[in-house]
Amino acid sequence: MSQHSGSAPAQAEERSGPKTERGRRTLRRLLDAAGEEFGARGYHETAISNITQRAGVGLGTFYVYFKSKEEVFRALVADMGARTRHALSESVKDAPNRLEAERLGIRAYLEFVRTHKSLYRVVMEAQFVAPEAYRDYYRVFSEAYRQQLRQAAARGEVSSGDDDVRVWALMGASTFLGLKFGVWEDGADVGAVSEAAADLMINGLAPRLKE
Amino acid sequence: MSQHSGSAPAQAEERSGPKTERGRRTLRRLLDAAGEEFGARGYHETAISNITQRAGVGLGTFYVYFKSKEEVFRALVADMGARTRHALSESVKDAPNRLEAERLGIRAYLEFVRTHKSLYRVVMEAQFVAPEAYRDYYRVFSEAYRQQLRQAAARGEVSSGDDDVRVWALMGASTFLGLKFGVWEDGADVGAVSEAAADLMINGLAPRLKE
DNA sequence: GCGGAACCTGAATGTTGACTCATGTTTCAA
DNA sequence: TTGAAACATGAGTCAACATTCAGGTTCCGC
Repeated sequence: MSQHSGSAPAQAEERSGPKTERGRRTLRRLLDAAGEEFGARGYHETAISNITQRAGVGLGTFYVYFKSKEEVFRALVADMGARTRHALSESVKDAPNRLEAERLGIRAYLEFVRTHKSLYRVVMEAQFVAPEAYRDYYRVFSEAYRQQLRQAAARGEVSSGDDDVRVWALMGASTFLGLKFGVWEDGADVGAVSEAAADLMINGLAPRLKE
Repeated sequence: MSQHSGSAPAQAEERSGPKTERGRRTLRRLLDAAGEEFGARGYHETAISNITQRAGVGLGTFYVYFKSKEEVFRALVADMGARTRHALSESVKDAPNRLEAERLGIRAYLEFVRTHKSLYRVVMEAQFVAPEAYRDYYRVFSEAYRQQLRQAAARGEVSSGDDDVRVWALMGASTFLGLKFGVWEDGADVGAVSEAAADLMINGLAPRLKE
């Protein structure tokens, strides 16, 4: 919601960011280190000292940039949301119609998850660590998605239905596929998985009519 | 996986359960209390003393029945798995075909989530607290589900496709719908939601042919 | 080459909470 | 009735951090 759903950095609730180049560099290193540590060990298993060590700064430095452990975490979730939205809208922007956009979207999503495993885990864990941030993440997504579906239905590109329900079902499908084939089985063929998934989303389970 | 995927109680890795009636009663109270506390506050916010207080027993008693905090948690996940499977197979057992079974299943699932919110949260948090238990939960589900789809495809009741992908997409859809309409918006009309969801799963997004 | 703003530091503090254990109490078979 | 197995207890132990703070260091305009 609110202010900075803009683009990339998202150092969030920081009192008006670093003033110098040195400061910006340190902030970036802390954010990166936090993403990797939280992603690898999880929120509760990660100590601030793990983050500062990985970032190569002193323990106290962390609190120059963040008010608390939870604050970095929230900043990371917001950052991940912005990045995911960006990757998806890029991948879909040339789609000739909505069904094709679904195809492209699911594929891009799987690839994105695979190349951002750590941050993906952070987002999922946010459900328990920062529920507000988690709900925002999906709320923003679902609102954009729902609007796409509504417009596509008006154009006759998709059937009409309860878009709120559809959007959540589709987000859930993508999320689980991301977990299973993007994180757990990262050797799986992304192309094949996304084709199969898109086919299900577009045509459903019903047997094909013989024409 | 392993041993006790049997039926209901699942006091799990306990050294050969309680011997007396008194003991069984205490164990049950501890499990129930743990489910409620973990469900309400989450794993890390819940102290063993919260559980024992709710159960009305002394702190030390907890360790008569469980080796650790994590062990109760795992027992609860396993218990929830067994109960969910039971509820679903019951709801679906009279379905005339697979598409109808999908309809009934999604509805039963939403209702089950709504009446077991606490344990539902426990299962989701298991992804971070007891990853092994979480994967088992979905692995068992997906294997049964996949077999159902395969058999239904052989009967011509559903189209054929990559069942591994389909199953995970469908489980993801149900899970998200459970979260959104079962936990977050527990006032929503379950009947309407499950109809819309089943329609999407069965027919997909593609526009209906005019016949 | 000074003064202060921005930045950096890590030892010390304080809290929290899982788990232990020495000591009871209850149950019940013999 | 008795002894021991099963069960119950909660004060005390102990390690693990998150966060603070008092005192540096670096940078830069003047």
